[in-house]
Amino acid sequence: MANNQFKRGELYSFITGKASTAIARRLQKKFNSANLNLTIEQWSVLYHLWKQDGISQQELCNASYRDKPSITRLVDNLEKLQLVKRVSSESDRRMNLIYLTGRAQKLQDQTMELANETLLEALEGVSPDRIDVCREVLQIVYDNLAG
Amino acid sequence: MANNQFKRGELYSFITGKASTAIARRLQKKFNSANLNLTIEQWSVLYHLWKQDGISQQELCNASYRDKPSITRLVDNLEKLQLVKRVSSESDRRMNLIYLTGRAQKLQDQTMELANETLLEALEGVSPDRIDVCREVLQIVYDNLAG
DNA sequence: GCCATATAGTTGTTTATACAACTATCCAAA
DNA sequence: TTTGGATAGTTGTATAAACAACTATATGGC
Repeated sequence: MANNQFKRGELYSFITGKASTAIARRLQKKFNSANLNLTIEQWSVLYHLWKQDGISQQELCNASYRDKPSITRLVDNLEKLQLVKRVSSESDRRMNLIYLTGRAQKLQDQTMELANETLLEALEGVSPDRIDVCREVLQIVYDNLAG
Repeated sequence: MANNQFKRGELYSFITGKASTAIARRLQKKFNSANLNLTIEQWSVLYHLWKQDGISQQELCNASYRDKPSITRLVDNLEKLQLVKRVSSESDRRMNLIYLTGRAQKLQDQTMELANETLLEALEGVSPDRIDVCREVLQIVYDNLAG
């Protein structure tokens, strides 16, 4: 049993996610410096739409691991910023399909470049195989808890 | 340059911190099931006070990587829950020293046990040396960005 | 067709974070 | 001893997340 106990600091770091918080803040600062007027959360929604445009809010929930009210309000704010449009589905009128505007399409390259830059800074001095291990462990953690 | 490009999914996972979010949610659910009426953020403040009681709000900021308004409001809420008390410092009247109440002291064992349990579930199937690599990488990331 | 149930999305409330602007106190240099 | 800058904390405002309660639409059994 004692073998299964985590050290305090270790435990705290994993739970509070200091590293990913730091990454997100760094990226947010880059967005702000570039006057993008975009939050990381808004970016993370656009991210899924860049992969596939015109998906429903429910699909955005699943993809971004957020609940429905969170997506409702993120889409509200993205609409205010004229980055997306809600289009009621013809086949199922309960659904809103979310489409990128031209403005949002133009943001993709610049923001992905800043995201890449941020990760390079974050992972400086870490060998590729250690990055791989870390990524795999985090994926397992996610899979262990997602169910 | 192409060598330095991250894959999209990898990039997204690191930035959005899916794993640590999932851990925090699982722990929150355990708190709720145990009727602890305590948020993870509140717990993370108590965590530092369990290590050292009677520190200032500024020290809580440094320890928990939050800004001053965040700590002000977390301490507000912890005071409402009668888990901490603000005591004005005698030596420097600008400072509030934050002290745990008896109620908060009693929460330590139970919540740390739940946190341990959560991490065991999260890291199930991951070998100790891979956990170590992951932890070290995340520490480097934090150090790279904290400055 | 009718109704129970499921699904998609919205709204209300509480808690938390980021940033800017503010007050109060301390300290050190003139 | 005064004054100006630094430090500790608070308040206002915007964005976001979790949870519960709600509306609207779809669907499958009868």
